[in-house]
Parts: sequence; structure tokens; C-alpha cells
Amino acid sequence: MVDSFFEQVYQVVYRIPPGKVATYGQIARLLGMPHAARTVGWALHSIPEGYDIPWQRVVSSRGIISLDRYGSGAAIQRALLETEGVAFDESGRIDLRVYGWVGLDLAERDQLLKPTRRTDDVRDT
DNA sequence: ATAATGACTGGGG
DNA sequence: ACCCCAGCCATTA
Repeated sequence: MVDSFFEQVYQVVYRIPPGKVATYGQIARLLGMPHAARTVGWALHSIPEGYDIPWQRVVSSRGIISLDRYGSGAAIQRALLETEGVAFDESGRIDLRVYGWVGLDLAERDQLLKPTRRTDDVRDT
């Protein structure tokens, strides 16, 4: 099922540039499902082996890491983001006005949803 | 086909 | 600003 919702999520997340972050809801809206934010999170939780997806660049709308419910995963995600230059404030939040990914307009979205580049065919080291 | 699940979100208190 | 609650939706752990 290459055109499943999960696959579409992966394609979007794959395009988030380093040093920027997107929110679950933002991705859901891009895919035309404004209320499927939770499903986006689930998709990231279920990334198949071999996929090269920058999952760490997706955070909650409040600018915080959602993985902390899981345990230590949050520390990993934070470390990855800090390596890319994303800053966290005292309360562990990211300023979305600064690091939020806003480079996707409707025209790009159109192209994005086309099967141009599938993440499971690509292993760019 | 039904129910449960989850890395969410926005609004109200 | 923080906490809590109800709504949401694709997929099936």
C-alpha cells in the first residue's frame, strides 16, 4: 500500500529541511486531513525498517516533544534536533515562529503528493 | 464489520 | 500560562 496515509506522511516528513520542525497537525492539514494529527503520530511510530525519515523534525503544536510519554525517546529526539541547530527554551519548548517549517505552499504540496520520489526505494546513506 | 489505539489539538476553566 | 476533556481518524502493535 504505497499510497496509504502513512506513506503520504513519510513523503511529507522526508521533505522537512534540517534545522526546521513541523507539527503533527500541520502535516495532517497538508494531506487534507486536518483532524488526523494523531494518525500522523502513529505513522511516525510505525516507520518501517529501512526507511530514512527525519522523524525527529515533527513535534506537537505547542512546540514540545511528544515522545516524553514514551520515556527516554524524548532525549534522543532533542539531541538530534539540537545537532541540527534547533534551540529549546528552559521549559523544553521550541519556538515555532523561528524553527517552524513554513516553506511549503500549495503548489509544492501538489507536487509533493505525486509519486515522484518514494522513500522506500531510496537508501541515500 | 466492530472496537481499541495513539509521537494530537483546540477550547474552556 | 497550565491542566483537563472531548473530538478526530487511519490502521490494526
